Amino acid sequence: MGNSRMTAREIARLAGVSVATVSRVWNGVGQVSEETRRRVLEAIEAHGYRPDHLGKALAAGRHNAVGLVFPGLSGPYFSELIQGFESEAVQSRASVHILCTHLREDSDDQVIEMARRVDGITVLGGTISDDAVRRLADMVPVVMLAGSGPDQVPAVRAENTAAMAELTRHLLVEHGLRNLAFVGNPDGSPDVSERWAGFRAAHDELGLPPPAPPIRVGLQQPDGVYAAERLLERGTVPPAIVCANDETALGALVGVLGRGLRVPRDVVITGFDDVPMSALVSPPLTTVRQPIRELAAEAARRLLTTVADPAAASPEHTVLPTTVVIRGSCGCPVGPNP
Amino acid sequence: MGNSRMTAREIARLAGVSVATVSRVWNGVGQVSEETRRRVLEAIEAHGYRPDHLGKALAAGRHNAVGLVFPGLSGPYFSELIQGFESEAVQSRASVHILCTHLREDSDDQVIEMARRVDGITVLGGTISDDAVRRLADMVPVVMLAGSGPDQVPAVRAENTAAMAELTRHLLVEHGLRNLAFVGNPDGSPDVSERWAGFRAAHDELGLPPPAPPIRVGLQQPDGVYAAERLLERGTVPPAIVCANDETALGALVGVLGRGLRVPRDVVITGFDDVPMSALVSPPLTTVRQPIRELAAEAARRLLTTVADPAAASPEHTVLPTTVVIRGSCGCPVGPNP
DNA sequence: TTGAAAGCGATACCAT
DNA sequence: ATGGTATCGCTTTCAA
Repeated sequence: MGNSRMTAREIARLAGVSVATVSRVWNGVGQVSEETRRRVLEAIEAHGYRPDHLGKALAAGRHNAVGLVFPGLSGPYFSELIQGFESEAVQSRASVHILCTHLREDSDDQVIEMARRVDGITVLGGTISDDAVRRLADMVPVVMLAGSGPDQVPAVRAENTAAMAELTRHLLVEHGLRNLAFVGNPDGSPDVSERWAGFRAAHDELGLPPPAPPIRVGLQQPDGVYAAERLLERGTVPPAIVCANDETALGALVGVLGRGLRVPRDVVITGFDDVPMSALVSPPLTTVRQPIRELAAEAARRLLTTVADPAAASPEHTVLPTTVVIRGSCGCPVGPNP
Repeated sequence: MGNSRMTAREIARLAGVSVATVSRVWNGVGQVSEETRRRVLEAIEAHGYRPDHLGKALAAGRHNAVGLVFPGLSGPYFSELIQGFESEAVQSRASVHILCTHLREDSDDQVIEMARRVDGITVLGGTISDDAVRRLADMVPVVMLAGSGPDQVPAVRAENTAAMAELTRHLLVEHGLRNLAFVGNPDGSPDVSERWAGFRAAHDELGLPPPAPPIRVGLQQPDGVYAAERLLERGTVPPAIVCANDETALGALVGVLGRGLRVPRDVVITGFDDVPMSALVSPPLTTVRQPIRELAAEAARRLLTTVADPAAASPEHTVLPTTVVIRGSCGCPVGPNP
């Protein structure tokens, strides 16, 4: 089989034309006689020629690749994010580079390094310093995802604060609960920070005393189990555990049920994200739905648009809407709500 | 700030030397006088020059990048896999391209396309056809991960069959259980196929009639919930549900507990993988531990080794050991085992 | 020790 | 309509 070792020069030789003509035929630009085009296409076909990316990139000054930078991976949330980003990029025939900075100190350098191999980068909020983002944005278009960077950098994120405030009000007003516990580290990511803000705001608006400090844990299921244990060890079971995301909520649910408590009777639990599992547990999880995949896809689209036409760049923040999803874990009767 | 627009030619001009010397200084090869080296390094430092990857790659015929191809993402398993692969690659200063073929028909072409942008590719078992793997291996070094491809292609995988047979024997012999249900689609991935084989082998060895056909579902938590529902709908609750992986086992656990059944008293559940969550649920999950992250890291290492020295290539299969982890969900008393 | 120059693979401008 | 050639940024002989 004729494979990738073919070059434009080789094809040109075989078809008895110049490399310029091969390029013209392949790219469908310029004037080429029908007869010549046919000969060239035949040679291309016969040897499975495809132009090399490096030569193309070097000549065009474009890589046709985009990068995605995130802190570390964990479960369904990141899965969705990556898939949303990747599938949008692939549709634009751009290849996807990933960089997972988790637990590496030299990540700022590595991100800069990545900027030299791609046409644009999407950075997950809270992954690298604002300063690094600025340096990055100096080199290539940057779009922040699920969080925001320095002022001039465009961002795509979900509405966190109002939704979390609404959910919190639901617990405080509808269910008359007090002394709610918040699980999540506001300093860990912009998302959690905003959700914590919404949680506090709801207390504020209602003239209630500020809530207890958050249980600062990570965002994975085991973190939720751990948080539940810490809360239960205190002797007094909090009436409600408001978790920063669904995964910790699911972990907390497991932890609480494992201790023999009933949900929502003994303790109410809520999440954020609405991952598939949340509708399936018993009781089903009251949470906030955010369009994770669409969020990443939108970030990819904005990035690719800017890459294709730098003039189209705008520091605008795209904020996708979220909706509170009431299910059983908050104490509401489980309705027909899917 | 002097940023990336600097080229070797520019630095050469500034330092009053030739580009060849700049290249020599940067790469630390050849003979350069101390005085000249100093001048060049100064210019490099002053303008933050870093050689461009494209030029380098074009000249060297190497991309310094590797690719990872997988079917779709789901939860902790893929997270670990990607992180293991990525962190090993980054250590070798190779950038990582990803391609997620899930639900796309033209994935074979896209994989071939990727082969033109990287020095080597790791493909997850069951992602693309053996034929596509062969074509791929014709272009760049390929290492299969968690599964195997055509004969000549190296692979890194975990021991599945014997471990699943051992676990199954444990249920059949130690606990005297019969009519075990298997959850997972053997045609979906090599891993599941091998685990199903081990499951059947255990029945065979003990002279028992072959088990019922598997409940063919995917590998994510919701699939496990669904499988449990299907099993429970049949009226007779199976004494044990042997799941192809931990995520479906966790889903099944949730589904079963949600129906008011007790585990392991009413039904036994086992998994495979030993993801972090499995030790935390109640009852803790009896499962098989496989070194997911290490598996991917090893695949990356073998790939990078082959890329660095094609002569080092060997079709050998690296099979990492697995261990049965007995916890509470099989009916054993929960011991000091973490 | 250093520089000039020939590639690497493709594109695009300028002639013809 | 087609070919020759400079160019992209770097590495690597080959001379000097």
